[in-house]
Amino acid sequence: MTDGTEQAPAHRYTAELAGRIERRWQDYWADHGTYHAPNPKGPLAEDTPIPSDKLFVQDMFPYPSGSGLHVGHPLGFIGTDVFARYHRMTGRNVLHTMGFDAFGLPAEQYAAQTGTHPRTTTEANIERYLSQIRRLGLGHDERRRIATTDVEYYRWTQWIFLQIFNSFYDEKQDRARPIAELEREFAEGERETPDGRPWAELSGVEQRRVIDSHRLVYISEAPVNWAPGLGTVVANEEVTAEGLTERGNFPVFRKNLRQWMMRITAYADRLLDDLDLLDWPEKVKTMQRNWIGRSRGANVRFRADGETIEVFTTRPDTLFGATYMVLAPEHPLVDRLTAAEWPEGTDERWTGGAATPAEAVKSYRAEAARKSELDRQESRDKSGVFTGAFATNPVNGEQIPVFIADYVLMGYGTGAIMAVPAQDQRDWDFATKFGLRIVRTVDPGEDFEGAAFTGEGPAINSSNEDLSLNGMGVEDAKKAIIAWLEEKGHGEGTVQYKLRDWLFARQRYWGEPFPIVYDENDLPIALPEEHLPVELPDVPEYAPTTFDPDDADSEPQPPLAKATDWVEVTLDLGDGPKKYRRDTNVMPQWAGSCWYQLRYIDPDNAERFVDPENERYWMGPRPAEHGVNDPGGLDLYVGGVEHAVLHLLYSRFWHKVLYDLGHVSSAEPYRRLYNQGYIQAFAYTDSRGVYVPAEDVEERDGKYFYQGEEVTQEYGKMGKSLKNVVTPDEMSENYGADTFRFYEMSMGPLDDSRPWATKDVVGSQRFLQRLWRLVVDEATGAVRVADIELTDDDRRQLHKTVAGVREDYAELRFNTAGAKLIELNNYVTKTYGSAEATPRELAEPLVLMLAPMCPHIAEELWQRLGHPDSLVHGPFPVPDEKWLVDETVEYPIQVNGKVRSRVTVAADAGQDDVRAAALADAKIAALLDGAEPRKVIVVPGRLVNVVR
RNA sequence: GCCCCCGUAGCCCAACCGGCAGAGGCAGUCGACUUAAAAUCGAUCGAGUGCGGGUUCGAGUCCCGUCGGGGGCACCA
Repeated sequence: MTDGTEQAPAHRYTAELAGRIERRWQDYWADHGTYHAPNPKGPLAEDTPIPSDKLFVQDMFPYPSGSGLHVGHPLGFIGTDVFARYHRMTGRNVLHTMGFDAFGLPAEQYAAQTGTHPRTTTEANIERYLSQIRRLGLGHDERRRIATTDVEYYRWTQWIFLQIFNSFYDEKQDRARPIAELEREFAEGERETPDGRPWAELSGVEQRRVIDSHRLVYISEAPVNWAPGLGTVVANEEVTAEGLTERGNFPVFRKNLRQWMMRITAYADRLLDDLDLLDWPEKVKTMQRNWIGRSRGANVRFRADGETIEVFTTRPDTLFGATYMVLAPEHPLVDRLTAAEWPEGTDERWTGGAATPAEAVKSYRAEAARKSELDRQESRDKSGVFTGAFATNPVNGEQIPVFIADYVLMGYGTGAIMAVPAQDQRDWDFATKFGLRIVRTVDPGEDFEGAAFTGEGPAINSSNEDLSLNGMGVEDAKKAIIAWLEEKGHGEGTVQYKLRDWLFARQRYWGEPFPIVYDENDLPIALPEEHLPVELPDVPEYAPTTFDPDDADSEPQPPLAKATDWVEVTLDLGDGPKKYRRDTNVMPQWAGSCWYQLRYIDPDNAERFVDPENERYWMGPRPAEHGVNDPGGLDLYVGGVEHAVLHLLYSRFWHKVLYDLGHVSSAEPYRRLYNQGYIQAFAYTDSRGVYVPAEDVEERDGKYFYQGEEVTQEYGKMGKSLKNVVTPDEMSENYGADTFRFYEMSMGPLDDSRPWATKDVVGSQRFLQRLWRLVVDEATGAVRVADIELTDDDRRQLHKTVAGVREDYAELRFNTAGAKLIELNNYVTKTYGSAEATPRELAEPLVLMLAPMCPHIAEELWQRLGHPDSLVHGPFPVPDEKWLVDETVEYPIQVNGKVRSRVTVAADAGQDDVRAAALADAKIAALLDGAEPRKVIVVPGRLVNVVR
């Protein structure tokens, strides 16, 4: 790029010189452990007392992909580094490191194709990744790096799994407790067994079944998401709205399988309520709230043919308007309710053309089962059939028809609804199509012309012999009806969640094995702690058996099941050596990232997953700084918004379990969350629609050309296939890492997405070259800084910049911090650029303030300015209040809101003086033409507005 | 369909509690250096804030409507 070096002055700050400086300082930092952050206790503690003022900054766990980084990846990493460096310079103890979320599919898939062990690929990718990020000069404490695939790491992942396995949720105390306490409660009769028999009368196996059903991790036979094309089951969170796997876009089928589940639903309320304590983007909080999906309402029971249909409703106040019911097609009561024959006078639209209800139900069910999730969503047209049965509305004894329809989902609430067409649009649509009765129970007002009315209004048509809701508002009516239902035994107030338990097992190879074995009764047994880690065995085949993606009848076959020597194991678990069978599932990739912040704190601790004292120091609540409700957690967590409901929900859940069990002092893992934006790029296609290399495309008159041919511009991701990838490596090579860092930070606010523009990078390079030139003579390499007395103007410029830059750094506004540095640099260049020397009093603060963004050049200049020690730990310039105010202020004078003139007055002039000066101004006087102004507004320090 | 965010010079972006629309960078133009060009340096040009209304002495900022872009949710009872 800058290959004109042979003509450039010998000591110009070129990419080549930058590269030499950068490598030199990177080596220096590594040799001196410059970024080592001391712990209060353990191997990473130091003899000197540690500052109580700390900062724990973390980037979201990267996956070490084999394809390497493009310039978008390090955006957040640089942002956290700048923030960390700024705080480190102000004297805080700053913990910043980076590890790898290294289990997962790509390495396994590569292994399956090539036969290379996933560990080999993973380790090579990590090395590659590290070499890329090291070139950027990130101030990581390298001693704290971890990878989820390290045996010493996943040993503790397994240990945490056991803590969760050995716990139950105590609803009364609203926290998790050790399972041993539950056992004691049963044994001592404090808690009743499910069937009421005394605990001692239960057999050993029965006792274990009871206990197992309370664990926070449990095995259940339930419908799960089975993806034959992936050969594994996946969690709800990993299925897209279209019913495809997030990874690979394979179809997902609901299938009853024996699977591990984590009882995240026990924490639904706390996960929801504690969001209020967090300093997170509102957008992410909203996504979590929606995902948890708490709705308050009531369960109501309807009698039908000797059976009871229970429904969940958020609008029990509309019960008098329930004119029919709908069950999900898969609802277990459907068979028992379906009548033998159509009742007299059944509407033809209700029968689906079938001769009997049973036939209608059978064919409708078949049709519904055939529809994929996608089909269901695409056609919003209501469909359904009548079961021939009637239910009794408990409030008025009315007989209402019972339908099955696929707009009611088995997976939510009770899988059955009371339909209130007047107050629910979906029910309205169904009712109008099938000719069902519509009774308004909320008065929509006279002018209302719409269909279903879901707004607020007084209840109408809602009374029976001993209850009247008429006239009540929605909230009061809900309370009244719930009280009535409870009194009569027809139902009760309740809360529903959209959140389901977390499907925790995967039938893959490259993940953490479960620390679980099964005995002859096929019941799971937790391995004692001293049996950890359970290491992944070598297997001949790394991939699970996969199937035709649409083969819903296939069954998962995990790779570990084939390692028979490993699966069949003889262990002494206290009652002599016995044969056991290992669990052949592995944990989902999310497991390792649920707790890595805790291991960063104490990476070498062999006794515990984290020492409590270290955890308290780095993550404990600090009410003095963050308010009385501070839940604790690390101080700044930066990453993309795509983890809003997966990682961030799971991680909070695990943290809360550890908190309940007393292992950590913080109630939340991430006190402050920040979503960085994405760097995107233009891509270009030729007339055939084939991508052409973006770097060779030229722009002329708003059109784009590649090799003389016009091409079409697209905007989006960076990717190899789009031929528009720009790597940090080439940026460092062509401009230097500091220039690259500065450019990324000055492109815009950290949380904005924006397009990459390589041609703009030169602006950052020129800035650093100018700054370099102020300190170093380009021709001789001599330092051209001297102790020159500053002018008042110099001081004002300097201190204004110091004050502004400090604030910008603290608020993550790196783009404006950069602009202020350029501004000051331009001022110094203009004032002293062609003078003999640059005043030291300007050069030094400039270098120090630059250091968080461009640490290498700053270190180099700082050293050349005669400082033997690194500037990584400060000092950072402090503004002098005295120089923050100007002596005089120029006030624009508006007449009726338009600027007409200006006056300059002393900065400490009172409002009356400013007013007088403004009115005395010749142009203003002329405009007023002798008339008395109606009003004069003086905004101190800003402007004067004269209203005539 | 519902909810949220964003629209400021050719481009990326500033503008604090409503107070002079511009801090910074790119591109453009002019000049210096050069035989010339690149690089570098210096200077300079540039929008009334997507559009329409309202509140206000004063609106990029607040309110209503509308258009465009991005994101989330989507038969959740």
